[in-house]
Amino acid sequence: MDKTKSTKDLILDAAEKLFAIRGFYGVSIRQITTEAGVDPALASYHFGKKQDIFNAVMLRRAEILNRERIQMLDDCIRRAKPNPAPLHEIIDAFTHALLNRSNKGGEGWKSYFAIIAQINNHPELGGVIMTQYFDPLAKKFIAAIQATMPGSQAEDLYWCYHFLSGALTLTFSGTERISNLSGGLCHAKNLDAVHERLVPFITAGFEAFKNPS
Amino acid sequence: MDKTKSTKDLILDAAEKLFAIRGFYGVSIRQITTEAGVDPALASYHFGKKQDIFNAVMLRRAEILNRERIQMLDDCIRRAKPNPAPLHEIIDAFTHALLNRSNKGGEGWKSYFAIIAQINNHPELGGVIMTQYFDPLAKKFIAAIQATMPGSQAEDLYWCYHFLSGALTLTFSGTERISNLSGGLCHAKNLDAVHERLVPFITAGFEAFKNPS
DNA sequence: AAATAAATTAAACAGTTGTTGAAATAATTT
DNA sequence: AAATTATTTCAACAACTGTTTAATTTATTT
Repeated sequence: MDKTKSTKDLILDAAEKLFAIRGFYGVSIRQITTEAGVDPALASYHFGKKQDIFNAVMLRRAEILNRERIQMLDDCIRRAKPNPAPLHEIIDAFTHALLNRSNKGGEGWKSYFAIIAQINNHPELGGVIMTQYFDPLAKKFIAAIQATMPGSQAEDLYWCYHFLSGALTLTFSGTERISNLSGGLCHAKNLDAVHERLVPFITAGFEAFKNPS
Repeated sequence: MDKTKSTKDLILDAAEKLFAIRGFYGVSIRQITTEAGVDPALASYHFGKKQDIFNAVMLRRAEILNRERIQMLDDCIRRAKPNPAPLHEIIDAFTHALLNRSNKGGEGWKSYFAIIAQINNHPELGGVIMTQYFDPLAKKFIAAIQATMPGSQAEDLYWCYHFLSGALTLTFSGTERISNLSGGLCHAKNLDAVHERLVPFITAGFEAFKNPS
């Protein structure tokens, strides 16, 4: 087994770590290559422009994530057949892989999610990058929710998804604001505690738009 | 009435607009002063360092906002006396001023909220800047919620507040992702539509943690 | 109107930015 | 072993970074 990392991965790891803290414009190519222990020219040799490094960082983990999440969704749909999958299981399938990777996947994953949180809340990039990497998956989840809440209006459910997305990304942004605010009662790093509460919170939110007709 | 803006405000307006789009590091002082139609040296003459410009941008509107929101909270508490204020009114008091200003307050307010959304989801700044400007107010709201949900556990309520914060900031980040995702059914700019749904969604989320004891 | 203070301007500082080119080394193929 | 391709290094490019200085103009006070 080869544990030595390729130059490409060294650069991506360093870029990921630094982008998470200071954003795209807050990090220079020299800072990235210094962190990676590599010559600055290698960044453009392997990736091209700075923006291409960023795109490569995004893509690397998105594929893994989407595969896992679709798998979990399919599983819970299959288990429930011929009934529609229970709402709380759909929400769990949507969030579980994210929080689990962020929690136990190592520093790289943590950085990656911090970047996602920033992108998701960015006025320009949010509508482009998130759409590009995560919309196909989001559509599958919303379809599953519609199947289990057949009377509800599509517009309501899209907004509910929006709230879910916001609550989720703030959660793995990694800010410790919740720690300060709660006087140490809650810790942002404790993602098990979040997940325990996020799923019932979001489920109840969706159910407020259940249509009895 | 004097409609000519001071140099300070010209700089703050330009900085606000640019920071919203490209973040702190993505904007140079020369870009700000060019946008403001003003000499670059005036930025440091009036504000000092670049970071001080950013802080001034943050502070300018936070004060207005906090005054309005506390006023709304106090009103709904007074109306309900001697009972505790209804949960959905507390949530509305928390969100109304934000969405209303973002909706009808002009471009400056929109930019301001886009910055807030980014800061709130930033791993380092979120725990510092948001705490500094908005935690005193957040504590008042959580106290009001505790009063109306006396049996609930504090830890649960802090997490619920966290989810509210995430859903809310994504909403006024201004990303058009929801438009793409819904195939034009929803529009991020339509903040009235959001508010109509945000309050019942969040209220139901909180109520999932109501303790019947 | 003279004196003082505040605001604005233009020029310059040393350091950093993303990116490229040519030369040198390493790995792979013939 | 020779030839070819892939990778790495070092140096350099013009453009831009935040900030400061001193000179000049405008506004306020005496």
